[in-house]
Amino acid sequence: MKYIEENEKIVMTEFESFNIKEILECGQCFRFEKIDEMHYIIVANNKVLNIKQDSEKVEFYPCNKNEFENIWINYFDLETDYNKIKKQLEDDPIVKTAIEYASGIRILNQEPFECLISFIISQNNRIPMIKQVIKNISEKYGVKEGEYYLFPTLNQLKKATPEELKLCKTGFRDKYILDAIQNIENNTINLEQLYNMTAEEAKNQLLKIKGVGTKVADCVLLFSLKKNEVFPTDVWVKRVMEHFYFDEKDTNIKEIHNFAKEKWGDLAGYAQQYLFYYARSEKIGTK
DNA sequence: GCCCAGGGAATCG
DNA sequence: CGATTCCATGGG
Repeated sequence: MKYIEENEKIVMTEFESFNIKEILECGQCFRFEKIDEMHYIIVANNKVLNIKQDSEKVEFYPCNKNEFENIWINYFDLETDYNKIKKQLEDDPIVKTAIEYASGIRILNQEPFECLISFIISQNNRIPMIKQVIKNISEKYGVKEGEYYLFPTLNQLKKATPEELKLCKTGFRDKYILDAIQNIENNTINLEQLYNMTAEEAKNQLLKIKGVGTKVADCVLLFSLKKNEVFPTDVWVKRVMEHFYFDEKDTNIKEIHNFAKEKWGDLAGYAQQYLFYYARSEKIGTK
């Protein structure tokens, strides 16, 4: 990877496995807006950032070298060797197909609190609606930054009442959000400490929250806590797994988890993202 | 009107 | 344990 700084921009001139559309639209994050083809604005890490990509470079702005190195290299997982990961996963012909379909996917390192609340909202919901609810919450409780609102901090969001949250269209999930906040506030769960735990230990912590089950916990582990061995299994992943690996017979989540762990080990999370994007884009397994 | 969505809790047996 | 039902909300 190579990049240069020029008037409030970082221009990345050498890179591999980076496609901003695929990275943002593979379902791992929700706070982005499409400005144009291969031009997006994201809100993360208390900043509003443009990412604009063409055939030879990726521009990040407004951004200086310091911010890029301290924040965005980690956020975009730019020090991970995806060519190596893909080479290992390509032994499997189905994952190989999914990788070729979207070879520029990367797993972001998001902020745990926002990620947790976002995936609580995601349950039994649709992606456009999830984005809208998170935007509503940000506008109500977060700080304005330019034309956008930052996702609220714990201290900002803990003032929320069930009635207010329902106005943000959280539906039945209002009490789940409040339970998550309470668990963090009274230090039953310390999100920062989850980094240092094994995936299993961290998962058991997250499962204490009402409204957090296997799938939501796995998403938080994979998308914000660097636990790459987990395999979040939603309806799409279940469908694609049944379609390709289980001969469409009725399976359960545990079977799929065991299968993924055995087949992909510590790279299961990456395999999951390639498969999810492929399945959802091509509507694999529906009908 | 009916069905379902990046699920999980509550309640049964 | 596993299976069923309900949960708000909105789009197809």
